[in-house]
Amino acid sequence: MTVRVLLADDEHLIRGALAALLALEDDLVVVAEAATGPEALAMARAHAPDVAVLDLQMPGADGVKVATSLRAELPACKVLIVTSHGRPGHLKRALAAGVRGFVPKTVSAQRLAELIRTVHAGNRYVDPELAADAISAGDSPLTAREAEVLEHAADGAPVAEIAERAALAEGTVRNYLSSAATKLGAENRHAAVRLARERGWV
Amino acid sequence: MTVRVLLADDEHLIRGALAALLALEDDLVVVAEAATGPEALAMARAHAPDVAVLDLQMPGADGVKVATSLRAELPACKVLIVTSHGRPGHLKRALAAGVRGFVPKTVSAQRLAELIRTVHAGNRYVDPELAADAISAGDSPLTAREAEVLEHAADGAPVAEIAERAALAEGTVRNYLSSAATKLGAENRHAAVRLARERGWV
DNA sequence: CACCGGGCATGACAAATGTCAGGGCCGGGG
DNA sequence: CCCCGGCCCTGACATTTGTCATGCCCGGTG
Repeated sequence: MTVRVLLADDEHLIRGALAALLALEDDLVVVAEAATGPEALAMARAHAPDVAVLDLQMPGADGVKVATSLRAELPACKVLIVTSHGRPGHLKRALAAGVRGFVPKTVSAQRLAELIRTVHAGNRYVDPELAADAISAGDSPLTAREAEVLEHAADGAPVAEIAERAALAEGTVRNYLSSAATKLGAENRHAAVRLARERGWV
Repeated sequence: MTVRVLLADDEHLIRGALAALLALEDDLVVVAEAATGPEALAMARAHAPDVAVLDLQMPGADGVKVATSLRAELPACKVLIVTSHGRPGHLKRALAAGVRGFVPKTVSAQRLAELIRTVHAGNRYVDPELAADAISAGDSPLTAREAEVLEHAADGAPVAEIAERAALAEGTVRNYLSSAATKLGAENRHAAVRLARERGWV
């Protein structure tokens, strides 16, 4: 009755250390490791693990995107996400993607092992503190277009460029940017981008 | 002839895993752990380790600041910095602070153990890739005022506010912002802030 | 000394950005 | 059915931001 685990994290140091620690548990076995989103997906297809432990931020595709694909291809594989910087919005999106567990990297390895068993048993677990943050932060007040335009504005692009990419008039883009900034209580669109990112709304 | 090591990283999961792996090495012993900059300093004072392994980004004070203090108080303690996201400027500042080693978290635990011995022996080591980045990125082309103004602009503040904080006319502020953006090859000041941050120049 | 060259600083002008008033569309109540 | 509210979209106008020409001061060079 061993649990087959896939480990995905771009930091080799951490991934290796984690693998070693989990190997100490009698009932857990790490069957595959990955350093990027696509790699994690490929490994999952090849090894069909019982539980996938994914880092939230990886090159290629983030943990939530991988979880979404996994949900479709390997419904039996439970997903547990670990993250360094807990953004409220990410938690919400992760749960929507069918993730079974969501914890910060501040937990101990012992606790992580327990949680792997927990999600494997079919239960859910989210870190209480992150959950509290997510609830107090509430839902994103942004409409679909506002969020879309904000995303395009993320790297400091001029309005003309955003307008072209979104196929909108410049005036319209300015409007969405402005209303988004107002809703977030930001002085201008750049501060708005920062805030939205922090809350995980983009 | 055992090496006494201090481990500082805000992520408990990683710190614990690392401690466990390093404990497997006969000649290494972890004498203290810390989760924040100030804590690392206190631990170092209390235990006088041979080598301090510091994460670059920690709450309170970053690895470079801790290294600077350590240099003054415990000159015998060698510092090895590990980081997730290697910014060229940080490497430069770290070396200026007397750090003996600088590596990304993508190295293996085995390699890390070797490096701890390397710096303990009095040698230096910096990751070749990070070194190449630092060299190709070169020195900051920004003048003192340009960097100062860029820093104030970091959180998307309007020019008027920056001008007040820097005690400059608005026109002057715009000028520094503009010349900084030009030097960095950025479209506008916000993109410039991002680039400068990436390179560790602010 | 006289003459650069570079950093620091400023105000005026042009260009980008933010704000406003308003119109079309759609779904839910009264 | 008709109205209301929310979302989507637009152009015109005011404000903010970016660019330019200009001047001062200082340290190094011929």
